[in-house]
Amino acid sequence: MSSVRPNRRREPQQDRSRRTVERIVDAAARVLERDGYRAASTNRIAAEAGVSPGSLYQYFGDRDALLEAVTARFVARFEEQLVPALRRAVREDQVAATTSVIDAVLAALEQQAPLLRALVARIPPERQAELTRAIRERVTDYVFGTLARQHVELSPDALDRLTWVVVELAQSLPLRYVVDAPPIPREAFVADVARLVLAHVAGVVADEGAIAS
Amino acid sequence: MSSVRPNRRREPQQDRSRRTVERIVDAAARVLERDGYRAASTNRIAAEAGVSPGSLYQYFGDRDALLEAVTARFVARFEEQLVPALRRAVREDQVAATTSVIDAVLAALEQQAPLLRALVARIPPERQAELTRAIRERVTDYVFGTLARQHVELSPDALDRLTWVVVELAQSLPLRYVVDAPPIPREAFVADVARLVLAHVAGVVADEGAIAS
Amino acid sequence: MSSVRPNRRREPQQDRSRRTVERIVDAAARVLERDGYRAASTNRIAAEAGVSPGSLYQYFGDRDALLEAVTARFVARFEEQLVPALRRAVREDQVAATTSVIDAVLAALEQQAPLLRALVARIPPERQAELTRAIRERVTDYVFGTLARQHVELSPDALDRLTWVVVELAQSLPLRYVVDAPPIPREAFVADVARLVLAHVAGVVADEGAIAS
Amino acid sequence: MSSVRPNRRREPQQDRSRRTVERIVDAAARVLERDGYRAASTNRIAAEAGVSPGSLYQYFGDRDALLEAVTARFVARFEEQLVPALRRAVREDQVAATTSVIDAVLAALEQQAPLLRALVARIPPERQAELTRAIRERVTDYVFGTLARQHVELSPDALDRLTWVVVELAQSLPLRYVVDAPPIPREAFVADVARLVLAHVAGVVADEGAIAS
DNA sequence: TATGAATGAGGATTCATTCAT
DNA sequence: CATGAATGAATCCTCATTCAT
Repeated sequence: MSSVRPNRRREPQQDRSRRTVERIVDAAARVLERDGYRAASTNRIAAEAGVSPGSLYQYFGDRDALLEAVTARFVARFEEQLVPALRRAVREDQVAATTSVIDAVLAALEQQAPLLRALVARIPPERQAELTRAIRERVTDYVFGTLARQHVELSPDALDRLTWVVVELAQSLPLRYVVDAPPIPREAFVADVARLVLAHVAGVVADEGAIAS
Repeated sequence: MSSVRPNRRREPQQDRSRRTVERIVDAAARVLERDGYRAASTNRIAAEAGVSPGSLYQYFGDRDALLEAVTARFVARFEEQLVPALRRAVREDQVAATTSVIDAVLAALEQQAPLLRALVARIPPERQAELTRAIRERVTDYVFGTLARQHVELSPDALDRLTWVVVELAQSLPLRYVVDAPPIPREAFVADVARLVLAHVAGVVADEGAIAS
Repeated sequence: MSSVRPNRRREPQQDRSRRTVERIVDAAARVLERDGYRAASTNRIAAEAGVSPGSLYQYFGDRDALLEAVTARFVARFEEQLVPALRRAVREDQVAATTSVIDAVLAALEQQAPLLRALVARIPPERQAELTRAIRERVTDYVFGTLARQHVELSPDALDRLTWVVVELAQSLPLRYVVDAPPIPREAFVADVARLVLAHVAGVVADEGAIAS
Repeated sequence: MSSVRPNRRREPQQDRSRRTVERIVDAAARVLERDGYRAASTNRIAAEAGVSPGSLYQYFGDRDALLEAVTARFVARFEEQLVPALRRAVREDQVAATTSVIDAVLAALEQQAPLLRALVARIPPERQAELTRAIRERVTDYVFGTLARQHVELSPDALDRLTWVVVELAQSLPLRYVVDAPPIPREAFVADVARLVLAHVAGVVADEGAIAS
């Protein structure tokens, strides 16, 4: 939260300025979606937002800070939608919960699909790391917690490994599904990934049991 | 080869030319690895290659064509290493073959890890699509062929779906493994992914069987 | 006083206004001393003064007017300190008076040395001319008056010439002494300059006498 | 000579480029003389030189490097003219030599008077220090050498002090004379300064003698 | 009056690309 | 073919100034 270079020069104090910030971030997202990263110059974004280039720098230290703000908003909205689903899933059985979570991740990505495509497909992924990190942390916490609770018999190492793979499955596959849009029905896809996860967890648990005994 | 914008103005016909092209692509790869995408300007690459900026345009229509050449060489080297492994795998049983293929993909990525990181982590992924496409095609062909042979009972749709998931598994996970370097032993990782694939194939086949009957 | 571009939009009539003007000029001087000419933007000065950029333009027509005000205050303070010394010097003999004046000029410069350095070393000297002019006029009046009284035999031309040189001596050398801080003891420096002046006056008077006879 | 930031990006290798560099520095000097420091933007100078802004940066790392080059050329030309005069002066007697040197300094300044005025009157004197330093060093060497030879009886401290004052006299006064153009005949001015110097040297020598005995 | 958000022309600088030699 | 000087549009960013509230 407190980076070295503040990504905002000044906190907006009036209503007007809060609206301006909103307009700028909106415009940046729009330009990214429509024209791509290279074309998303500060002047272009300012024009799209209907503000002067100077205004942009009133609120964002530099171009990167602005693009970070777009990513941050994407992540915020993603979490806004995902977290309640994770909470609901806690009360379900393992199979249902797994399916729910996969579905929720997919849905949360789909909700912002155009921007996601722009971010994944166009932004040089120095930025992308940040894009994924926040999401990954959220999912990792959940998955780790769940697995730890359900499989107390697993060694810490095995648990970490299992978590990593499960998170990648629950994240990389939905992300590629949304970005690449393969000709696979949504339901089938969710079921496939859920099965994948469950089968893998079962397999690892079985192996560890075998080793332990 | 004959796209709208010609990649190359003329094919190198003399040895000297071919060597010059090689030096330029080498230089580009080196600069990308060392200094990143933003710093990889044509002038810098020309300097690194020890040629004049003018010369660069003798062989590459524009900057993108050059960077495509870097990607192309990455893919070529990847295939050079992967294809023999795929051929060898054909003669192994299902479990061994799966493990071999995963291992081969991983090894082929690791061989060019620094450049891969540069390409994945720094290139605006308009290019990345191409980077992945060629690899994916190669692996898809193999996986599809293998699955089709071994599971003639599967419907074309199921086969496509299965192929897509398996390819993603065999590709996304190793790629993330190489790029993110999680604290998981290589052997364990390969075994995990292989298990994942096998379990999933078995699951889908079983389901389809159930449906079919 | 009534230049083409009015220095101030309105004369401060209330106490509060006068205090605000004071704070702004203080802030400008502080920023100049601390951060230099380039950094002394109107916004920065306004922030330092704790007023809004808009307020600044209530009192100063433009940036230059503000910087002129800083210079003017420097000169005013310089004079405040110099004039009493000049008055006192009138009652001393020639040698003592010369030394006193040199010493007074030096002291008056030293009192505001940091700001002086900022003004001399940082302000684009369109402004510098003004900085020097006021001081020079004051000293010139005094020197001219003194010399005219003591050497009625000098021709007007000789008097002008002598005055110019003496003023330069009494001003350029102390200024360079304060700005460059050479490794010369203050006392010695004052004595040197005084001797310089006296010797020169004596020399010119002697020459003129020779010519006249 | 070898500063941290190279003031030239690349040394010109062809005749054409040497001419371009020349044109750029010429243009910069012209713009400085005509329009002042503030107006001397890189784009303006490039336009005046009839080259593209890019060309300017082929030879000068940044704006300051270019302005330094202007100053450097001023100093070089100044020295070109001054050094022979200093050499000639060595063979003259003390009075003639002093007059010659003052005259030479003045002449060397006058030769580039418009640019000098621009540099002194317009450039923020961070740069000015450099302008003066080179000249001062040259003159200091000469003066120190001469005084040391002629007055072996002086203590090192006295010699340093004397040198500083004499150099300031031989430099500050001519500089102000050229910049301010006071209504004093050139001959008279040179004679005055020479007298000033000689009288001061004699005075200090006498004093030191008195102290020593 | 005071505020602070907004302005926008202008600045320094870069870099893909061209072209005379 | 190769060179490297030259190009110039475009980029990010600043800051003196204005103006609605």
